[in-house]
Amino acid sequence: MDIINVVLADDHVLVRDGIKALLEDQSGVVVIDEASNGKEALEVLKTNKPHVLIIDIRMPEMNGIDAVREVNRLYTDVRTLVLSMHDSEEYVLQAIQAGADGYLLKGASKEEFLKALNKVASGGKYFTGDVSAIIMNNFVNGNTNTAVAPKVKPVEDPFKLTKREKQILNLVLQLKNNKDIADELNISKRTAEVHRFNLMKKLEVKNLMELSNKAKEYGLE
Amino acid sequence: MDIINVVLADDHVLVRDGIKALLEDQSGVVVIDEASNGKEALEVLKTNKPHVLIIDIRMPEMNGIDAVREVNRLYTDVRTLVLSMHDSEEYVLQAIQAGADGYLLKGASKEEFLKALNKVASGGKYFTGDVSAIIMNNFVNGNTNTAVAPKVKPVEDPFKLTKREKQILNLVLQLKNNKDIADELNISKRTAEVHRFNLMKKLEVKNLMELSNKAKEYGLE
DNA sequence: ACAAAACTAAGTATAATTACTTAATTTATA
DNA sequence: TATAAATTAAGTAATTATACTTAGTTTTGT
Repeated sequence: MDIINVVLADDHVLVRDGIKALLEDQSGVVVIDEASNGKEALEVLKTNKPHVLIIDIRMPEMNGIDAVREVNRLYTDVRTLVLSMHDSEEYVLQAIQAGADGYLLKGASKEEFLKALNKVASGGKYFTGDVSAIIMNNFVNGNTNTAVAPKVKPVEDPFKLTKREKQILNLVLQLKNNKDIADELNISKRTAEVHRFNLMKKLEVKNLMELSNKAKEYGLE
Repeated sequence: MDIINVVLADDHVLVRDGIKALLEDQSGVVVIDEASNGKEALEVLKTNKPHVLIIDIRMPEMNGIDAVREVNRLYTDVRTLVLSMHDSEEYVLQAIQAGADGYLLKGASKEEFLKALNKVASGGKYFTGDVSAIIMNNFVNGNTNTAVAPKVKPVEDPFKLTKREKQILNLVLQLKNNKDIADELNISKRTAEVHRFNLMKKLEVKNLMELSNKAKEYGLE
């Protein structure tokens, strides 16, 4: 491949600018456009198709994993490289299931980053060392670090939370109590309680701490 | 000033590499060393004195604010530019009180970043727009965006929490309930309740959400 | 238009937290 | 070594949350 065109999606301009500088330092890589969240990334891709979309997981509006899923559904010729602060098992698996071609921690070095980008751009897969173990444990059958796409089963929304439940979840995670949540949504306290109860049941957690952890793990914020 | 020497402290290599690439793209800036937390930064400064230390707030081992305080105590000729994800009032104030010469959000643009760096390197102060308002509200007397150091009062512990209370606070903020806290500290549940109660009273909050906010505001984590 | 899913909210019992007070020990510090 | 401060923990009453179930009303998909 001659020149790699990339679109960068990260909600921090400075991080974006930094990575951009880092990439364009290498002749052969051009950042053709940027986005500050998943939704914006999808907008950008409508008109600007890069070889690789480099995308952060945690972003407002739409997270990176959901965006990757969409990108894979809409554009089979755009590769995706997920950047993350987290090496949590669930993020990794979700990213792979969403169809990511690479998964890299922000703790990675410039060299590793460029290696990953090249690999992904040329149709390969790249997952950081720490991540490989996780994958191995979960897909005994699949070869990951090769050019063969893992493209695992169609991906289901892990918990099937309803819209209202997601709303409640957000408020709960802001540590609001049922009374306040009820007031904010103009529903009865009892209704808020029910939603909260169903939520906890669906996520299989039994207290706020577990709920908070699970929500973080799965990017349910 | 001819060449600006900087030391970069951020726990994410990729972010560091990015900012480095971004900076060194500009002739006139040289990253002479790096660190991945506050402690490391101080180690580095022992042998390598830059004009400016660019430092993230949230880092393991030692956070950026504590590091800045130390740097100001030890080396009067090293300027500090704090980078942060957060524009929370208290972080800003803490940073200033610690003696930071600049405070920049990671959402800033490359241009703003370079402007800030230049200003700080040449003995000035730089605080992002959003941040300036906060400062104005808190130091009516002080001129902030000038070369005069604000160096405000020595910083007092606002709430006089006891050691045990701080411990409990941390566990509460991890969303643990009194039972679990009690088990963890080998005290009775009733004792945990009392500490929690006194804590809430001292901080003048009436629920978890307010507690969490106040704790964040005052860096009580 | 019809069924399924989602949203609403009541009831009930048990558990936990809140908001205190009192008071016995243990630990700092003047 | 007093004396204050901190830690421990029990008691009590009121409030709130948890863990359900049942059930009526809306919304949504086909």
